[in-house]
Amino acid sequence: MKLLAIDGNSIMNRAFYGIKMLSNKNGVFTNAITGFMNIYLKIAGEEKPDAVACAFDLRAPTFRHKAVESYKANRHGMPDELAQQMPLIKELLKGMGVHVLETEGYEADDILGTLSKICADSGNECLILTGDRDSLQLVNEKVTVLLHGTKELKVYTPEKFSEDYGLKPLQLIDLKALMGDSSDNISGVKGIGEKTALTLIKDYHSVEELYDKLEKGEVTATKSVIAKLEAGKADAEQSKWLATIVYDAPIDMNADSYKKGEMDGEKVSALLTRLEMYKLIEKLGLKPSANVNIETVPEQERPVEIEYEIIEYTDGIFSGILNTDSIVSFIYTDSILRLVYNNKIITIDNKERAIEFFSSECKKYSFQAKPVYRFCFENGCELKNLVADADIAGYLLNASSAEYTIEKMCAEYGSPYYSSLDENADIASLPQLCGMLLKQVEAAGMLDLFNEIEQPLTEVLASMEHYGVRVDTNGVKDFGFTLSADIKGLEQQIYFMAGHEFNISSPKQLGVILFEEMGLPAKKKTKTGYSTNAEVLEELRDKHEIVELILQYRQLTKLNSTYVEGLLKEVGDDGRVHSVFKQTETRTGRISSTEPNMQNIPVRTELGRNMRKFFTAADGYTLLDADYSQIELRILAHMSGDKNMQSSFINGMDIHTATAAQVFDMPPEMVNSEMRRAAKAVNFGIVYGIGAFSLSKDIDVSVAEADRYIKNYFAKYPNIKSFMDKTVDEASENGYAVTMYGRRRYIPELKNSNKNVQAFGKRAAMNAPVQGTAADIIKIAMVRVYNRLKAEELDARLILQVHDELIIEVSEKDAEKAAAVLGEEMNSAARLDVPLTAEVEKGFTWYDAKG
DNA sequence: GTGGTCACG
DNA sequence: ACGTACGTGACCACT
Repeated sequence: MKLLAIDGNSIMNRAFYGIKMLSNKNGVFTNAITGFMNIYLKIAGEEKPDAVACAFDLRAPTFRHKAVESYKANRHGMPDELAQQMPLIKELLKGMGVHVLETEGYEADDILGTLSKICADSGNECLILTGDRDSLQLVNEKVTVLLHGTKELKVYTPEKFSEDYGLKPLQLIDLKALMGDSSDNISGVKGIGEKTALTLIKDYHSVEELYDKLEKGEVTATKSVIAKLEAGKADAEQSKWLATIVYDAPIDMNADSYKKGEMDGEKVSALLTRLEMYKLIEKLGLKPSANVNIETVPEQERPVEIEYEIIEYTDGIFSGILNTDSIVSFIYTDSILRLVYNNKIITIDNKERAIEFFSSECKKYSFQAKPVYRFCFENGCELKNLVADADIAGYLLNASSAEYTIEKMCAEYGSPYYSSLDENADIASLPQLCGMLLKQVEAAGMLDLFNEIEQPLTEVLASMEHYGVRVDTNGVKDFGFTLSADIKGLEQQIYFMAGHEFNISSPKQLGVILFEEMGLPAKKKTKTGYSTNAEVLEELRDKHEIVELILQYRQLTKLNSTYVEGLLKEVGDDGRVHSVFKQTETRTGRISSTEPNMQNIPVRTELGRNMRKFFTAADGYTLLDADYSQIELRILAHMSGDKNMQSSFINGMDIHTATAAQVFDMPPEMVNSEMRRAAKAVNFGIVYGIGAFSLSKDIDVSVAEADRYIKNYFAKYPNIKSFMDKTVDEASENGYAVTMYGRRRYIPELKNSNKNVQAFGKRAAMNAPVQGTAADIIKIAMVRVYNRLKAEELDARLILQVHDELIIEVSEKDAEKAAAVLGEEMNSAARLDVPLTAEVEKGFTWYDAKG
C-alpha cells in the first residue's frame, strides 16, 4: 500500500503565498485552496496513492511549546486571509475522502512522523508532501519526501538527500541543532552558521559525538569555534530536541484506516459552488450545485432579496420608464438590452428601442458602460444621465481585483445575487449592487473621485477608441521590408560566427551557444538557465563580435514582430487603429492600452522612434501633443511639502541638475553631465522606493557609493524622507496607500510574513500616491479637454493618452484653438505648490509632434 | 499557461 | 544568505 501524507499547513502556506493574492470571490478568500488543490490533484494523479491523510497544526500552544517558554513567540500568526481558508480546505478534503488529522498538542510534522513510522513498520510505502524542509529528516528507504518549493517539486529519496546534503537524513536534526533555524525559533549554537555546522556534522556525525570528542579534546577546529561550541552546549541539546520530529502522536495506528474514502460529490460540489470555484468543480468531474447560498462575509448587512417579474417587451412600456426620475439599471451586451425598473426585468432585442432608452432622460445604472458609449458614437446617439457604472465603482473599491463581474462583486459586498434567474441574474442583481457600491465608495471618501473623474472619463475613453489613430500602413510595410532584409543579413552572420544555424530567438538555445559552445562567461542565471537579456549582453559586447549582432537582431525583430507585424494586424478597414483603453486594469489608477498597446510605441532609440512617423493625422488635420514635464517629481515636491525641492521647480530649474547640485554639494553650474545622469537616476529611484543595490546597477557605481547618494539626497530633502516614512506607516496601518484625490491602493503585502514580499509592499506604498496622483491629474485634464473641445465646437478630438502625454487630432483650421485648450487644461488640472507645465507641439505625424 | 525578453511612462 | 526600483502589454519559445 502507498500512503500519501500531506503537511496541510505548509502546503496551504505555499499555495497562499505562491498563487499571488488573486481576487477573491466572496470576501472569503480561496487562493490557498485553489493552490492546494492544484498541487494535491497533480501529485495524486501521478502517484495514485491508496491512502491519503492530511495533517494540520492546531493553533493552541502545545506542551512542547510550553516546555520552552514561548519558543515560537516571534513567528507571525497567519494572516486572516489564510486563516479563513483553513476550515474550508479541511471540509473540502473530508468531502473528497481524504483523512484529516489534527491533534491537540502535536504539530503537523509530528503527525507526519508518526504516519511515516506506521507505514514503515507495516511494510508500506509512504510519501510525504510538504513545503517544509524540516520533514526531510523522515526520509528513509520506505519514506520519500516530496518537497514543494516556491516553484518546483523535489523528490527526496535517501540517495537524493545525501546527494544534496552529503548527510544522512537524521543528521539534519544535528545540523539544525548547531546552526539553528530562525523560522522555528530554534536558536542553535550562537555564532555557528550553516557552513561550520555542516563541516562539524560531516566530521563528527552527531551532536552527541561532537560534544563527546570535544570533552576529550579530539575536535579539530579553530579556537573560536571550539569556544562557541563549549558555550553553547545546552543550546545545542535543547535545539536538537526541538528540531526532532516525534513518532508518537496519538493517532490511529492501523495503516489501513487511512485508505481513501469515496468522494461525496454532492457535498463537495455544494461547497465549491458556495465558494464559486467553478474550475475546480469541472476538474473533479462534478457539476455546480443549484440553489446554494454563496458564501459571504458574515457580519455584513445584506439587502433583502426582491421578487422580480420578468416581462416581455411591449410597445408602450417605455412610457413609464423614459421620463421617470427613478433609476433604471441596464446591461447591454450582444445587442441585447436588459433593464430593471420597479421590480420588473425587461429584455429588448431591438436596436431602435435600445437607442431610445440610452437617449432618454431617466437616470441609469450600468455595468461596463464604455462599449455602450462606443455604440452610441457609432449610431449617432448619446448615453444620457449615467449615474453609476458598477465596474468602475468596484475598481475604485479594490483596484487589485483580477476582474470585476457582477456575481463576484455581489458576493464581496454582500448584495444578493439572483443566480436562479439565469441569463437575467446579472441585471436582476445590479440595482442593489450599485446601491451597495456607491455607499461604500462614499464611505471610503471617493465619491468625488468617482463622480468627477472616473465616471466622466469612461465617455472620453470611448471617444478615443471610437476615433482611433490613423496609420500609414504602406509606410509601416516598407519599414518592415527594410527590417526583414536586415534581420536576414544578421541571421547569416550570426550563424556563421556560431558555426551553425539555431533559433536566435530562443533564450535557451542562445544560452548554449554563447556560454557553452563559445565559452563566454555567464553572468546571471534565470530559473530555467542562463540569462541572455540586454543587460548581460551589454557586458559581453567586447568579448565577441557576435554579441553586438545579437543585440541588433533583438532590436530589429522586436520592432518587426511587435510593432510592424503586430500593428498591421490591428489596423481596421478605416485605416486606423482603435486601441482599447482599460479603465479598471492597473493597481495605481493609470489606464492601460491594448490591441494594440499605444502606450509603448518606441521612442528611446532613433530607429524605433521612426515608427512614430507612421501614426498620422487624417488629411486636412494635424496632431497636437503635450506632455507633462516631471509630473511625478512635482507631485512628490507638493505632497511632501519639501521646500527645497519645491523651490527648484518654482525657479524653473532643471530638476536633475538641481538635485545633482544638492547631492554633490556644489553650485548648479559645476554639475557635469555624468553627475546629472546620476542625479536623474536617483530621482527616478526615489519615486520607485529606492534601493542602493539597484541604483548602483543603474548608474554603474559601487553599492556603497549609491548608498551615499541616497543618504545625501534624504539629508538635503528631509521632508521627502519623512513623507515616504509616513506613507509606509499609514499604508501599514490602514492597509492601503492613498492619492491626493483619495484613490486607494490596497497593499496586503505589507502584512506578509515574508520579508521580501514586505519590502515590495513598502516600495509599492511609496510609489502609489505619486504615480496614482499623476494618473488622477491627467484624467482630470482629459475630462476637461474633452468637454471644452465639445463646448467650443472645435473639429478636434483626443485620440491618445500615454500616462503623462495627451494627443489631439484637429483640423488645421481649429489647431490653434485646440492647442490653447490642451495647454490651459493640462496646466490647470491641479493646483499644486509648484507649477504644473505641459508644452503643446504640433505636427502631422506623432514623430513630428513630439519634441 | 509560464517564463524570458523588451517596448513604454 | 538572499534579493534587489514602480506601473503596464506583446511576442516568442517551450512545457
